[in-house]
Amino acid sequence: MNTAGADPLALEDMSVTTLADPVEPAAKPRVRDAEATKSRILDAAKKEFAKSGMGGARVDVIAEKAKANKRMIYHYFGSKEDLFRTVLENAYVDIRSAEQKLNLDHLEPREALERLVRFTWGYYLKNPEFITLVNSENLHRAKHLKQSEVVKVYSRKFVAMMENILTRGVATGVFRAGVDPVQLNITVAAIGYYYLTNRFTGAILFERDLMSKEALEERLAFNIDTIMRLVSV
Amino acid sequence: MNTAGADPLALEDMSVTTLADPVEPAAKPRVRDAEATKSRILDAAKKEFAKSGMGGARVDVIAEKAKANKRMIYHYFGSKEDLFRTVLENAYVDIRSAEQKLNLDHLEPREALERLVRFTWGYYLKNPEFITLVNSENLHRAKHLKQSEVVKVYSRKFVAMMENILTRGVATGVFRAGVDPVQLNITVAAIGYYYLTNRFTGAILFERDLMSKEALEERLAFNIDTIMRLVSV
DNA sequence: CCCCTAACGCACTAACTGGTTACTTTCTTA
DNA sequence: TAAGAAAGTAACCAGTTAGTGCGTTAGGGG
Repeated sequence: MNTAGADPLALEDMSVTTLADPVEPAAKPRVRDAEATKSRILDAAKKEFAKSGMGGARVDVIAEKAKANKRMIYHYFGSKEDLFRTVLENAYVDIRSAEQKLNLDHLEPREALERLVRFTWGYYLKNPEFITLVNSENLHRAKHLKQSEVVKVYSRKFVAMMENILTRGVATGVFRAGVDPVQLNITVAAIGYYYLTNRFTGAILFERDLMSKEALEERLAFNIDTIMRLVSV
Repeated sequence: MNTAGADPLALEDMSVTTLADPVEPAAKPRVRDAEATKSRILDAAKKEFAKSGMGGARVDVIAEKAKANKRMIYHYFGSKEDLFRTVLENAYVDIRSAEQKLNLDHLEPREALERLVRFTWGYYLKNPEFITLVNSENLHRAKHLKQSEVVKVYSRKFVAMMENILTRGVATGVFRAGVDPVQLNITVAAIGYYYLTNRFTGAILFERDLMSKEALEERLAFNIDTIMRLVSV
């Protein structure tokens, strides 16, 4: 594409560019809406960064998919890296918020833990961008996340949530004592995350469809079992 | 760097380039060695692909680090993607070969399984490129690995190895029946892989040094415990 | 109704980047 | 030892890519 000075948006239904055509008056009044544009850019950026990573994503593609001008990206977000930082931060805030909404604190500990495992698995499945964004960020040694303060606050609540479940379980006698909530958090994430992020090489190595309905159900059951055995007395 | 037509290898000890200096006669006869050059290219490529991913790695940088000319890369490997494919295939063959050398088949099942968990963890730690290469390959939906036949052969042996351990353990009565060797393989990899690949974001989220000697030992112990509890009767 | 701010758009560029052309140098072997 | 095959090199190219300069347009406040 972009051969000569051709309009890169020529594919779109831009019937009115220079002359106001009397026919189709409501075609494109082109409303100005900063918030909506920002939001479209963030959505498109999330998808592109997830598909190609921070380095592989193309700013022009993001602009095109957001139906926005590239100039707007730089106007609102400053740079590609700043855009990535925002996308990443939003992704973390989103998953941590969803976790908090689970309201596990007044559930029976085993039930609470199982729900957390189910939620984590389900979240990764429904939000595949999350995993790829995190992978990309780790390739860059977390240089973007380092600058985020919000994420830290949310993370503390996340660890506290697991701590609470464990403490209550030990008190009730259903969980053994001495399990590190951080290690458990990491493990809950790991057994779902690894399976999904490496599903392509995994399908080849194990000569199995890892993404069929049955395979996914089987893995979830296996993961719940793994975590339950880990904390049981 | 690379400002004008300056020699990109100028930093190196290239004392003799045009005139044969009578002093230091054995300085640089510039021996021709195809195998050595290929090997240097592969080493440099592994490091670069691991550091920046397949997309982010730069062919010029690989050539420079390999102390080879970029043209040699194309001469020996055809394209950047073919070079990546070779590096990736080598990486898989390497880990699978090392696993086979563990000779777990005549060890007591629990001992064998623990050794496999220890080996996997140790291999990831000593070969951090492996993880990043696999991540990059999964970002590209395993398109390079799909073309490799060798890897499949090795993988079958890998699954068979775990199958053997499990079967023997069930027979001896130390392991419960019904554990899927593929799920177990995935889990053994997952709990080590995830911890290490996400160590940068992890350090921020959990406000902990995940790579200190103690932290690494603690995680390994936790992982062994997780796997043992998973298979125990 | 005017005007000024902010939203928006186009065309350009400087630096890269994978890949190639055309060449020189070294080694082997007939 | 002549010759040619293989190893190695430098300069170059065409296509990209993040980022910008500068002009246009909408719409809310005065």
